[in-house]
Amino acid sequence: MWIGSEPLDLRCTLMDSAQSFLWRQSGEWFGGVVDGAPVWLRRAADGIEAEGGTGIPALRRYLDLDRDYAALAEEFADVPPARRAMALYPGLRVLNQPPWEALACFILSANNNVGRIRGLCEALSGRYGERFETPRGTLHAFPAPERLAEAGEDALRAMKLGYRARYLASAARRVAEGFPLDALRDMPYEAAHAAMLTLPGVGDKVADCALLFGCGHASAFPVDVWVARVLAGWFGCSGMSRPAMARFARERLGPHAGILQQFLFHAARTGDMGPGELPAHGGAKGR
DNA sequence: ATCCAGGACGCTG
DNA sequence: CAGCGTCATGGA
Repeated sequence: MWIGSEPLDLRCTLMDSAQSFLWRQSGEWFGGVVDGAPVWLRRAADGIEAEGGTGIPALRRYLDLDRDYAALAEEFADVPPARRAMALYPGLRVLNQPPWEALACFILSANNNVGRIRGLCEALSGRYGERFETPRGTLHAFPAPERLAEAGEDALRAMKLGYRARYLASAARRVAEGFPLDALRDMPYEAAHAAMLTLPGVGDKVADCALLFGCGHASAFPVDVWVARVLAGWFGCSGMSRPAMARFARERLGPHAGILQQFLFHAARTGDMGPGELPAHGGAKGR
C-alpha cells in the first residue's frame, strides 16, 4: 500500500530521533503499531510503502505527512541556526502519537538515556501490550493505561523502571480513572500544560513532550539537557532556567517552535551542527 | 570509581 | 521565586 511521496526519512524519524521508542527495524522495514493495528513501513522508489495498518489516512496523520515542512522552514527564515538544523534532516518529521503512549514513554525518560528508555518501553510492551503476529515478525502494542494500572507499582519496579515505577503506575491509574487526556488536544497550550503538571512524574519537560508528541501542540518546546545546550550556545540563553528557555523559545520561534525543537535536539545529540559552542562534555551518543 | 542520561519532587533559603 | 539533595539503573 502506497501512502505518499512526501519527504520522510523512516530511520531518522522512527528510530534515531528519540521521539518514539516503540519502533523496531528489520532490514529495510520498520515495524510498529499505529491506530491499534500492526504495520510495517519502508521506502520504495516512488514513496513510502506500508503493509498492514488501518488505512492511508491514519498512517499519513501519524507520520505527519500532511504538514508542509518546507513552508514551516520559511517561518524560521530569520533564525539562522533554526534554518541550518532543518536543512540538515529533510526527512525528519514529528510524529502524532497517541497521548497515553507519548505520556507514558516520556515519564520513563526522566533522568534516563535513550537506549535504556527504549529497552523499558520494549519490555513493557512485550509483557503487557497486545501481541500481533505478522508475516514479518511479532509486534507489540504499548499497553493501555488500564493494563499498567492493574499491573501495579511493584510489578513495574521489578521490570527495572526504578523510581519511575510509582510515577507510571500512578499516572496510569489517573488516566484509567478518567483524567481527560484526549481533551488536552483541544485546550490552549497553557491550560493543557497546567493540566499535565497535575499528573505524577510529569514536570515541565515531560509535559511538553507529551503535548508535542501526543497532543498536537506544536508550540510545546521541551527543554532537556541537549536542547538546553543548544539554546545556551546558539541562542544566547546561557544562564536561563529550563522553563525560562522554553518560554523564550515559544515566544521567539512561534506556533511551531516544537517542531523545530526536534531538529535542534537531533542536531545537538548527533553533533551534526559542529561544536557550535555547546557547553561540551562529550560527543554524540549513538542512536 | 565518578559522571551521565530527553527530570521530578520535596525541602530549604 | 531559586537552589539543592535525592531518587534507580546501566553504560562509558
